Amino acid sequence: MTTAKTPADEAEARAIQDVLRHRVVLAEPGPPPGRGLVAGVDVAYDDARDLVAAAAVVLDAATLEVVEEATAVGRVSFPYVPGLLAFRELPTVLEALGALTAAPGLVVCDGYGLAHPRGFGLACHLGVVTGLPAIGVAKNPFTFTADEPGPRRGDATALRSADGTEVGRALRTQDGIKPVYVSVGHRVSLENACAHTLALSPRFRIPETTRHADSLCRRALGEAS
DNA sequence: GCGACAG
DNA sequence: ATCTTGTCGC
Repeated sequence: MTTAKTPADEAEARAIQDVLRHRVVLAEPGPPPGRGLVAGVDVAYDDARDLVAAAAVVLDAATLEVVEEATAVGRVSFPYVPGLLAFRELPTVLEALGALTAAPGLVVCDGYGLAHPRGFGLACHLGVVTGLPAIGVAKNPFTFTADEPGPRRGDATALRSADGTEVGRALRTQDGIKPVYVSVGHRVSLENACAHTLALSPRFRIPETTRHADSLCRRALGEAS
C-alpha cells in the first residue's frame, strides 16, 4: 500500500511540490477514452470528529458500470490551504486506491492538476506518486480565468493563469449547464483529458467517476466510528 | 499590505 | 468541504 508523508508546515509542503513537480510526465497522450478501467476518487470531512473518509471507485469506461469500490478512513492530517489540497486529501485517497484489486488506466480527481500556483495540483501529485495517468476535473475556476464556452455539450475555452498560459480548459459537459474545469495531471494530454471527461459525463455535469466516489465517501464517513 | 483562493 | 426538506420539473 502506498503511503504519503505529511509535511510539518506549509513551507515544507511547498518545497515537496517543487521537487515532485519535475516528475510530471506531459508527453504521453494517455489511454483512449471509452475503453478499459477508470477510477474516481473523492473525500469527505467531519471536522468535529477530525475524520476524513476517502473513496476510490473503478468504472468500466465503456459501460460506466461500477467494477469495484474501496474506502479508507483516517484522521485529518493537514489543514485546507489553497494550493496545498493534496496534502490534506492524498494520504487517505492513496490508502483507498491501494485497497483496490483492479488496476485502473486513469484516475479522475476532484480538483486541479497543472492549473495550480506551482503547476502541481492534486491530480499531478496523485499521478506522480502512483505512476498512474491522472486528470483533474474541478467545479470552480480557482484563481484562473476562462471565456464562457459555447452553450453546447463539448464546447470549451482555454483556462488561463494571470500571465496568459493555458493551464486547462473550461468544458461544457451538458447543454446550457455551467462548465467544469479540466486540467492535466500526469501522463495524459489536455485533449484526451477533455475527451475522457465528456465520455464520463453522458448525463450530468460531473463525471460519473466523481459522482460515485462522492456518494461512497460520504457513506463511509457516516458509517465510521 | 490585503484579499482571493481546488476541497 | 459543510450547514440542509421539500419541492419543482422532466
